[in-house]
Amino acid sequence: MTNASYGQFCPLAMVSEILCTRWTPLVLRELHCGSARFNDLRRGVPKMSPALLSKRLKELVLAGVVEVRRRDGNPEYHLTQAGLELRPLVDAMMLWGHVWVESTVTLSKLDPSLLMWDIRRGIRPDPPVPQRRTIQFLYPELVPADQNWWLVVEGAEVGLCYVDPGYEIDLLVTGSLRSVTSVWMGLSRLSQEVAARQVQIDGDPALARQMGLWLESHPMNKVPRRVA
Amino acid sequence: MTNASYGQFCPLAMVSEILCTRWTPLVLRELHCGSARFNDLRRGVPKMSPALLSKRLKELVLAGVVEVRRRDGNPEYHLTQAGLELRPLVDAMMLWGHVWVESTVTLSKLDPSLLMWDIRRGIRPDPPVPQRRTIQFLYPELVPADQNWWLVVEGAEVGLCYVDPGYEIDLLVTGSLRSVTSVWMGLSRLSQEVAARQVQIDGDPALARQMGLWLESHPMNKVPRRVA
DNA sequence: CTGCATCCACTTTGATACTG
DNA sequence: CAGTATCAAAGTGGATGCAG
Repeated sequence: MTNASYGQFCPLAMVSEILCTRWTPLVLRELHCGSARFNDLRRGVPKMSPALLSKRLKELVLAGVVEVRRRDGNPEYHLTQAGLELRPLVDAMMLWGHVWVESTVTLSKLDPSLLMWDIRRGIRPDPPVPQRRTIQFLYPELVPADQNWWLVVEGAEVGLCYVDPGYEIDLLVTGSLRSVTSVWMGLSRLSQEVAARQVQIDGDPALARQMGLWLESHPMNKVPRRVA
Repeated sequence: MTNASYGQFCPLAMVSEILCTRWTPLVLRELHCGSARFNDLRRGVPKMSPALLSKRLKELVLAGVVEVRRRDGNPEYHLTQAGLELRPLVDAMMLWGHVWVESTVTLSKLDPSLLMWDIRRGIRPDPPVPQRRTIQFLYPELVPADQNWWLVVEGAEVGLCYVDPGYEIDLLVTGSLRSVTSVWMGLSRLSQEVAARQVQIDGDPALARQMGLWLESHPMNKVPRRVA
């Protein structure tokens, strides 16, 4: 259950025992992003087995980083104060990755469900949209089950559907998964991708402009990269 | 050889693949502290098998964090620019550990060779000592092989011996391993330990004062802790 | 559905010894 | 000094099952 110790009094060793096991940083990212339910956490780490996620959560509770709260009878996993203060660490890791990991590596790990899930919780409609807007993403190259995604924006809330919610479509974003991921990760500009005909945007021009701002609003976008 | 991928385009996932494997953060700490030779690195992670250290170094080279330079025919491991810029990350981890890991846990992982090695490279004789001074550490509670250590300070250089160098002893520090570790880690003050008769200092009073300052000079010392 | 527990094949690590 | 070699032990991933 508990990880093997390094047997060193150095604080770094103890932190490494807690954080540096497989999947743990990604679970922490999900917690920092606000996921609290077991299956919400799973959506952020879909390739992690539920058994291992369960084990990791228990380890984090034991380490004092996470606490379990009951809500409607179901457990929710929340960061403690100690866990919240891991934020600079997670941010520093993400920043280093953004600056130093080659974009070819990033773009070799595409995943539409992860991308859409990340966009859903990453975009902040500001100003809030006064009435409900539905934006469809279409990835023609993918297998049918992964082709269509719908973002439903209302106020400052954003919902994600992987089946047609039946609402009228206000904006249609058609493109390659690679290009949309690239824009979202700050590796290219949306205007570039549109000019290169890798992405096409149809529908309400005002909403299209807003959508462009949201897609490029990823916090890493302003930090210059240092590798190809 | 290369670690399993998380299959996520998130930079955090890629960084975790590089950094969050067993022992890797401690190896990075050693590199940041200035060790470059294989056997110097080993001294900082004595419980890591040489095979695994060798493997980790190769992984870090592959990740672009470390480069190998030949010197006198022998390989030396140096951080690249990307590796140097991991410093904030290592520091943030160490800081979090200092603030949030219980001191009982820290003080349950005592190791004299690690402590003396850490002191040796952590203290900065400032102002430099004009002529050679020898400080003996004595841990009466330990097995004979671990009882005696000698710090030899000259100028700004500090050397560590685990056999008697034969020089005249200018200062003798006698105490429990726990107490000296505690002072070095900033968990207690040297004056407290002396008052509690856990540590005894004999010899040149001026050097004793300097030694006290060095021992309490650990960078974490000023940051308040948040747990018992 | 949510939140695991169990079983099994596979991979990584630890301990120890040994080599150029 | 700078690593390899070997083998047992522990950790991980994937599939499946199951209770609330």
